[in-house]
Amino acid sequence: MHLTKRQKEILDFLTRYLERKGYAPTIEEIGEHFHLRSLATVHKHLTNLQEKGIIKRVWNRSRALELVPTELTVRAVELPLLGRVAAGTPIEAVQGSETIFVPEDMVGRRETYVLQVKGESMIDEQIRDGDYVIVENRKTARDGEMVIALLEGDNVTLKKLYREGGGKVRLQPANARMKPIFVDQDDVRVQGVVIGVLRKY
Amino acid sequence: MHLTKRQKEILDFLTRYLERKGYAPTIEEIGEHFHLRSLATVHKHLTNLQEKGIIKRVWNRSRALELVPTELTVRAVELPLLGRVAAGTPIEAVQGSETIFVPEDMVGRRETYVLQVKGESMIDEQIRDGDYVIVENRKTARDGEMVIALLEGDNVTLKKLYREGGGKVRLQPANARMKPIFVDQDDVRVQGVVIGVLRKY
DNA sequence: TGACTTTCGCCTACTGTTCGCCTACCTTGT
DNA sequence: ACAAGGTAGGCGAACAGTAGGCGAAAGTCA
Repeated sequence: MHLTKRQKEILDFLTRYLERKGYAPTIEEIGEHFHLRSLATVHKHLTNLQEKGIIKRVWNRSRALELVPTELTVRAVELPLLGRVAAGTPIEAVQGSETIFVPEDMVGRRETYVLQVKGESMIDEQIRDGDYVIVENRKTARDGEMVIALLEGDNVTLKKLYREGGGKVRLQPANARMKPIFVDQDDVRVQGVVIGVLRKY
Repeated sequence: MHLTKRQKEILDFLTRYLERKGYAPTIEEIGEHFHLRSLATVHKHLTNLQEKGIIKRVWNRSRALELVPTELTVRAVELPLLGRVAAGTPIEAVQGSETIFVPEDMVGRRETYVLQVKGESMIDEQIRDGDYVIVENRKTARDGEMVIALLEGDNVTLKKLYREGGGKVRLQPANARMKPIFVDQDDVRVQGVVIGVLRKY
């Protein structure tokens, strides 16, 4: 993008100004900041930046200047935050339609959604209370995968799934203080498989 | 969205009013707040804001004014994966220029990058080997924040930082089997602060 | 009817645009 | 090595359009 030194300085100033104030500076304010005595100079700089595609302007409008998002924006996908899940209690629906943004490359090809984890049931898998798990809507899981499992009734839980002999499966919480559940293969339905975790501090 | 100074002020007022009261102010109330003696002035401002797509109005209806929700198209940002970090060893540079996509709302205003965690040193904070930490480039940290700390030499580590008395700081690994390091405030430089975690299965 | 919103005309201060002219530096062909 | 041309950076002044403001009157809605 070969900016010149001066152009970079001006761009930095614009960025800071916009962040702090929420609106763009006037030509004069820019000139003042750089001790330029002619507005024409500033105007030329802005024109150059615009030609390089760094900023956008509307003709002859006051403070009509905005930064073109420079980041290489490969889309993030907006996934629905369907609810909160714990071990042993039904999914608690989230009011309204909250969403969470997830980097595109963390999402599989299938339908995907997000659940917020409640409680410490997956603590030994380094998933803590409040973390977001990214869930791919799948009906089958491989041995050892972390799944959203639906037991009889409304009993929905987040567990690791292991196949035992004789058509049995073991639903294993990742918390030493919690016991695994053994059930018939036919009594459990896999709702989805966890493919990622997201935490915000 | 190129607002002018005045327009931003008015928009801020509208936002606050709506939040606090749950309904929009009248033209006169807005004018009063800004000590404007003519309703026409306020009206013109609102018209300008409407033309810029910031607010929506219903014609000739009392207090019929609402804010247009800001763009829902939050993008993902591509952040550089600078290297791998463990407890006690220098950051291991990643060959080439790998990048990681991170939801935009997880990124602060400052320069931000990503490091992959090596080892179990933060296991008690539910950060495991292979996780990606999102790091904001900051030179100062608050008590208890997780930081990338540079000790003398090339010793770069990921630790939680606590201030002790007498200009000392404690660098605390989140692993019961590892011991904290006590050093002079002057012997440690904060390189960045962890603001998020990402895991891919 | 009362509480609001719209509209009209008019004004000023602020801001953006343009033109001509100048210097310094970098690149390129000779 | 040198001259030529192009571009970045800069100056100042004339000009033009927008934003922001006033007051009064007319129009709407519940």
